[in-house]
Amino acid sequence: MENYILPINLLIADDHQLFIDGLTKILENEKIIGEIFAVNNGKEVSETISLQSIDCIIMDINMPVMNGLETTKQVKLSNPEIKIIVVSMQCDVSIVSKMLKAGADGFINKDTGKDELLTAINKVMGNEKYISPAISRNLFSFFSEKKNISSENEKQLTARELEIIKLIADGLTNQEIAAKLFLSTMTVDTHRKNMIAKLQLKNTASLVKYAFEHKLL
Amino acid sequence: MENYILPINLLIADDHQLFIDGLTKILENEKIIGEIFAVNNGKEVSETISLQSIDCIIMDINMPVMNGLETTKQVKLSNPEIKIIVVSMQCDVSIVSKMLKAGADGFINKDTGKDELLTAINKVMGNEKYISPAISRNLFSFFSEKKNISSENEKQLTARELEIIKLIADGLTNQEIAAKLFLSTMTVDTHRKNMIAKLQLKNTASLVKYAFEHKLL
DNA sequence: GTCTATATACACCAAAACGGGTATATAAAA
DNA sequence: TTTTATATACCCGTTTTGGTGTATATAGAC
Repeated sequence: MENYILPINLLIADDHQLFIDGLTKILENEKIIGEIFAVNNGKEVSETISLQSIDCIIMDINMPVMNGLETTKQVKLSNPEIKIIVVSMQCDVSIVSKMLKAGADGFINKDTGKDELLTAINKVMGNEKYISPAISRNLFSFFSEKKNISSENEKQLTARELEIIKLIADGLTNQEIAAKLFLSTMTVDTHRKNMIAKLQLKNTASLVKYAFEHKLL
Repeated sequence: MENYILPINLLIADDHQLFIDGLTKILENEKIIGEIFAVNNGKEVSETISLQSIDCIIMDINMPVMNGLETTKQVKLSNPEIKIIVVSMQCDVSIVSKMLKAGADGFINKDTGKDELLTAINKVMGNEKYISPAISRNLFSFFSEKKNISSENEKQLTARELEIIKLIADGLTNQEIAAKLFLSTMTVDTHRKNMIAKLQLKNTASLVKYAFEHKLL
């Protein structure tokens, strides 16, 4: 069954020390687990994998310095053989799909227990993907709902538009934004109108609300 | 030193099973710790403390069914002798102060490690309060900043104003809101202007942002 | 009984946003 | 090479908003 080399050297990347301590305690007596390393942010992940022989990373999404998404992308670029299991509290479908696109091999919820974690480690080390049943249920209902196709081809704003919506939310007028970005007032106004149009909103107020709901700020 | 009865019976309330498993592993071999119980939401806390002899609760803030704040209030009302240590990721000063007002005895960050957790347990069982140094630093800088006095006497919006800001965020104009609430357009406009003035904002866009940041929507 | 907060309504003028266009340059994609 | 996406800029007329006030009725607090 297990065609991978034992024991597995683990790296835990999480900014919550208590979580690391707990996870280490849970896993340290498991036969299949070898050494366990731990870091508190994404930047330290790169450093650790260049120094140690890591087989699998247990990764949190929300970390300071460099978040789980960026870190996953980088690791998979430099060391695609290293398996990555994402452990998260947020299980919005959009996050899950982003992480999987970035190259994650597994995705489990912090709600799940020890046994599922070990299952996940086994699966990904055997080159399979593993997603918590709770999450895959969500994924299923997500893809079966026609409405949410719109969140898939997520009408996204361009870099310039993002820059401008942030300033709008801060209460700046077109004029003030134009001055700040060395643009014509009319250009800023055009960007604003384009955003309102493409997102099918009514006015600036609802645009700010949209930005918040989609975490663009 | 320890004038409380040993061992200490603990109850862990957290919706993340992995966190519970980890914490249990960390604490189960500590001499001062007796039995360790665990529940996944606030409602189960009340049930457990009525059935078991619990000395100290380690409580998460974000839980389904009943959150940590409500649960803390209820426990302190029915069983004030039970010590409560809040373990949270969010350490906004406003949350910390709310929890302390609700009767929490300790407040530590999930960033902190095992040793600090044990220190906290010892302190609260000795009838002292314990707050993570990292958090108390925040508290200090918070109270030393004059500006933030405003968040204390939190300029709050009236019921009517809240009703109106919600509709504004939905993209309705003064006219539309007036029609909806059977008011004069001018009244709605006055409310909007009052909000912008009392919160020291610039315009409607920044008002919507404010509403989001203060979870008014 | 006075003070204060709240909800309501109005006036006037200036500034900003909105709706619905057009248009050009550039770079990337098909 | 043609199409598409993006960033830029402009026009015009209408609607909304912002700034600065005033004013009345009502309910609680002091």
